[in-house]
Amino acid sequence: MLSSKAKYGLKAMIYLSRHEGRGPSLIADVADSERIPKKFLDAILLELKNHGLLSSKKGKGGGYVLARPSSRITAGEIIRILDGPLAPIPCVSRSAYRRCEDCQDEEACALRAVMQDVRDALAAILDNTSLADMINRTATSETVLNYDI
Amino acid sequence: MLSSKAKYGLKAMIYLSRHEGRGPSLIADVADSERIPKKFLDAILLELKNHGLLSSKKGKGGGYVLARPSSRITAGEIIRILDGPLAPIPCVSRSAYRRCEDCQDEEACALRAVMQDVRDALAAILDNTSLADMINRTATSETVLNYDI
DNA sequence: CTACCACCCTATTGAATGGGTAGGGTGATG
DNA sequence: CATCACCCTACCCATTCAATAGGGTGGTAG
Repeated sequence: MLSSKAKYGLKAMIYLSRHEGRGPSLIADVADSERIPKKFLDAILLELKNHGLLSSKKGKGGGYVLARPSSRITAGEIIRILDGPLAPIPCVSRSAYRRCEDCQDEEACALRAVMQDVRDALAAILDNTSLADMINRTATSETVLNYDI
Repeated sequence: MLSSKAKYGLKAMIYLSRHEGRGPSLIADVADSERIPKKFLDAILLELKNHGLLSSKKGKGGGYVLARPSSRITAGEIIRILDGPLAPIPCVSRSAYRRCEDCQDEEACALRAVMQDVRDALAAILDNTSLADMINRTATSETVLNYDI
């Protein structure tokens, strides 16, 4: 299950992608627009900045901007920063591998094999979906709707 | 992330699959063999029984047995019982749909589309992997190992 | 140069969840 | 009727989650 933190983080990053090239956005604007508690969002954006996904500018006229083009920031990155590894159990995680205490033989573990598949499927989706992709997908469906009307 | 509860539950169910047709197994045996805290496993198996995946017999010679053939119990079922819905956010859950409070328009939600994909991928794997499948997979890889040696 | 603005940081809080334990009840064998 | 093994209720502790408080810091503008 995705935490509220990660959900808010993703929504904020999508917001910032939609404002790409239009200068910095205020935390307050993002919070209002996406209905996120402001102080909470404050902490989330700071964390994303400290991991290099955002740049910020202080003072009047300041705010947050994407540190890279929206096509080069993936959902997977954001989720890993805010919620930790994608893998359902640590013994199949690439980014944070840890052996199972209670497991005798990893190779023979029937559970591990399935969880391996789950991890791979998650990574295949989330690491290959950029912010730009997410926006385009819904933009397209909106266009389709417009044509229909 | 899979909880310990679900992990233990899956391991216990795998154990019971391996003992299919050999009469009931004791909680204590499963707990020892899989290194699961006994009282905790006690509660887990009870829950799985109450959801119809296990049958039990009291008294001497009693214990737990699968309520259905291992080929007809899936990992997805077990995880849903012990950890709740597979979906990363409630607004894409089939079994426990709930609308996002902070979401204006579900159809236009860029996040929802990705999470939909994630949910589908998870379900595709977990609802199509039975206990029997899990056992066979590792049994095969063991055989391959034996041939190599 | 000073007022203001908006990000930055630390600490706290309250509720929920996760993981597990205690202790006895119940009903079937034998 | 004793024993065995599941059944049930209640409780506990630590951690995480979600959010808030309150002030610090550094730019900008006039």
